Amino acid sequence: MSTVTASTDTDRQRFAAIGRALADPKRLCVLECLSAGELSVGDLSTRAGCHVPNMSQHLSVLRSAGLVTSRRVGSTVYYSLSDPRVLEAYQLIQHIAR
Amino acid sequence: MSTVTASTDTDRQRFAAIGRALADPKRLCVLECLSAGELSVGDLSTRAGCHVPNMSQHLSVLRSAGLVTSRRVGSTVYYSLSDPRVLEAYQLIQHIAR
DNA sequence: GGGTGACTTGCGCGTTTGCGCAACTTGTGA
DNA sequence: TCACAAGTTGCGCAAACGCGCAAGTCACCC
Repeated sequence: MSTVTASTDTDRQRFAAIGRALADPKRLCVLECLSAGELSVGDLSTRAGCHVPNMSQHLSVLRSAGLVTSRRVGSTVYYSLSDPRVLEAYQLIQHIAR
Repeated sequence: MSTVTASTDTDRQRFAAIGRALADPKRLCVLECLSAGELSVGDLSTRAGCHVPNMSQHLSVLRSAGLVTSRRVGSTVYYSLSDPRVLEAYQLIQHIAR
């Protein structure tokens, strides 16, 4: 049995921000799409089936949680996963959900 | 790089429910407390620093997400983690948050 | 400079969430 | 049976969220 290091409340608030980033189906769709490599905002919005401004807001949530990073090439912005452990966490959640 | 199996939107909705359960500092505090073993609602509420009805609602969220299970002994209800992978996921989130 | 494409940001709206509080259910013991 | 302790549930409210839409920023090309 693994015990978890006790955290301060401010720490848990940061952890909870990551939880909130994982709390929306469209944002999880983004993580799945980015598992194959970086994509532009327009690509992600079509794959998730939502409008570009909406996707931009979702990406803002993911970025401020530190799950994705952005890279600008000309006028298009490419997003990618910032850490392979993000996928590990998502896969764990998938298994827990059975 | 590990790819993630594409999910249906209903699947992602179930996964997002787990994300929402992990999206609150008090609920993360509950997971930390339960990592050492089962605890009653009253114990959890004092450790998390909130009132009993509030804790009961948080536990309801965790239970409907499948992260904890309850066991009743007399009039007190003991909660425990339903799956060790819940702690793994939480630890991954902690590491991602650095 | 003007126009266009790719994002981002601000606003308003309806829904959801977290909370305190009161009321209700259930088990225990005198 | 009565009182009390332990949880749960319902209600109302303030805050946060997801969304569509319009407007703004920035890079590129004629």
